[in-house]
Amino acid sequence: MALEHLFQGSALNAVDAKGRVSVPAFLRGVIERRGDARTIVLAKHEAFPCLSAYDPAYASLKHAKLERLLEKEETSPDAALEYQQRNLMAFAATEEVPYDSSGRILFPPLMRRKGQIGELALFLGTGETFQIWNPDLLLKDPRIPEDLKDIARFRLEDRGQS
Amino acid sequence: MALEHLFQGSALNAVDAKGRVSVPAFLRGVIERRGDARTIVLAKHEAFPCLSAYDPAYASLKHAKLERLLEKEETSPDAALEYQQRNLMAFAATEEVPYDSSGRILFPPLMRRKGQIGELALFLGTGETFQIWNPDLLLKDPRIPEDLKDIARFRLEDRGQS
DNA sequence: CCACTAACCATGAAATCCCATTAATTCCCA
DNA sequence: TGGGAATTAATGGGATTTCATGGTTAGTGG
Repeated sequence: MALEHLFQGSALNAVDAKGRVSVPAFLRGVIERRGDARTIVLAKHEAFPCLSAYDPAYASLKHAKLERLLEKEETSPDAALEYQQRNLMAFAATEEVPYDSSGRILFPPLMRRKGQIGELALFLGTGETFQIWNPDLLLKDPRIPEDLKDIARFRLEDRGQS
Repeated sequence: MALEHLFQGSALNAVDAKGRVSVPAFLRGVIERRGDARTIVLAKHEAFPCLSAYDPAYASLKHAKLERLLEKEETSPDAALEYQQRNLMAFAATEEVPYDSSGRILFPPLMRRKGQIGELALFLGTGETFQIWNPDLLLKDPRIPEDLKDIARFRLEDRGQS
């Protein structure tokens, strides 16, 4: 799976009182070049206290991969259960949300809580997918490289001045 | 089989005194994009104590798949029997119910009992199909990943507050 | 007639759309 | 190349629509 268009860059956007956030235009561009959806899929990140996000085309791709895996391994009861579990996590534990003509999504309360997102959402491109962070949590996490934290700090300052 | 439109997300809806339930709008959207039916097919899930559900178009697809499998595996008596069994399960042991203009189905009593659905129905998208659970049974099942149980708990809380 | 169900209204909450504002970028042409 | 002029982005607020859900009524078939 070599994706043509990759997510990159960072942005810090506000979550308003209604729970709306603008998805940065440069990420929307990638989504719309990968497929023709105006939609993002949200999931809890497996390792970090943030959200993982991608476009529906990428979700389908991932699904097809799982299917092929099942057909190969086949018929062991263990494998069947594991397949069920993975499927549940990949689809039931995610939410698909469309963005409107101005590029905003309504942050689903469930995901907002899972990602501990407050009034600010930090978007980070990571190639195949992108992440959405509560910037304070990113700054606190010891696993995050200092250079990346610098970027987060810069985004925060930048916003503070206005 | 690479389906274009996949079921994903979760919702917890009430079953009223008459046995009516709203099928979540985001699942209905997938059904209507896959075909033009306003109908769902219900079956007992093979592994979990819940119901499996999908659209009529997917039922046809599954049938075609079984047919092809039979033709491939030759006419060994075992294979033929297994085909008969699967075919029975796929069609005789299912119920097809239409949803009305407001998106509600009347829950068939047989399926309601098979899935042990009470006053609350938890809908879980799983890609090609979706599941309908009694939320309490999901929370009890040791095979369900903890992260998914968290989601079920969130949905329950969310409803409790109102 | 009676149980049951399809077909309608009704409603409050929530989501979506639409218009307006501001800031930042890009364009363009003198 | 310097500055407007035009476009794109992000965001706010209000109006509109959708959604889930409850209730009522009218068929319909046993």
